[in-house]
Amino acid sequence: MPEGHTIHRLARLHGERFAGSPVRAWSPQGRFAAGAGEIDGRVLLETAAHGKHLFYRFDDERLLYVHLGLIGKFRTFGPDAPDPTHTTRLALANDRATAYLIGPMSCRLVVAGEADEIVGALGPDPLRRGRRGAAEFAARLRRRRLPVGVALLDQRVVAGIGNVYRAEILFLEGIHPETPANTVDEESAARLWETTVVQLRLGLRSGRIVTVDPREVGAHRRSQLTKDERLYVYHRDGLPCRRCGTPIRRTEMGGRAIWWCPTDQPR
DNA sequence: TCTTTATGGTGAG
DNA sequence: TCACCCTAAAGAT
Repeated sequence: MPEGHTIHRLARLHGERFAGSPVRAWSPQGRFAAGAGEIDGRVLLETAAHGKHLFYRFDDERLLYVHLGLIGKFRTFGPDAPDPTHTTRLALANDRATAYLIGPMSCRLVVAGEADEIVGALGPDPLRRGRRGAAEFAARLRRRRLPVGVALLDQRVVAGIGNVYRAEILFLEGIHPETPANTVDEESAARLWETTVVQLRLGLRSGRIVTVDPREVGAHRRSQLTKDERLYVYHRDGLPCRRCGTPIRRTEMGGRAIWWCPTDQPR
């Protein structure tokens, strides 16, 4: 279930568990047998996340590049891992940990130049340090004439937002998803960026997307919220807005569903 | 035991 | 804009 926070979390976790010593690698499914064979036994130097893209640098020319896509998953275990399923594209293991990669959109070895190209095509990543992030985001957003709801999913505008965060962040900022991106003023764009940074950081820390302020549902901590209380609009069509009670609306935007509150996010 | 859906992205027309 | 890729879990029958 991957938006940017999930990928950064994996980079951190796999860096902690695997970096600094040789890693066993194989492909139970077979589809990545050759690539896994090249990695097998090498020392992992470091991991890195850029938006939804994940890189593993070994003591080698080539990097392992993984993109989970919509349905991809990485399952990470301690020393007592179960056997991999036959759908496991790549298994990584050392004495302390095991990770199984299932259903990724991309899993391949790339040379440094290709990795640079992939990263270079991305907009600023709210989970990376960078003083330029806010200004860069505002410039890229305001250059587009598309609806802001479409622009936020474009990884060249901002890297790491997915379908849940785009809907939730627009709600938090009170912006209607159909608002043309080039009509979002500098100040709104700055707030949009700041909210994105805050929300993705929360997601990175907890491992799940919880945008609701716990006080709004009578709780004290985000971790206490039930599954139904974590989001303001995503997947809530027809249900009353948590703030104003207006039924949440749903539409298709660029082939994907988006939800919003017609009262709190006026046109 | 089916069918549908999902936090993503690409390539063809 | 659409078909398609990848997999598992939830929902419908």
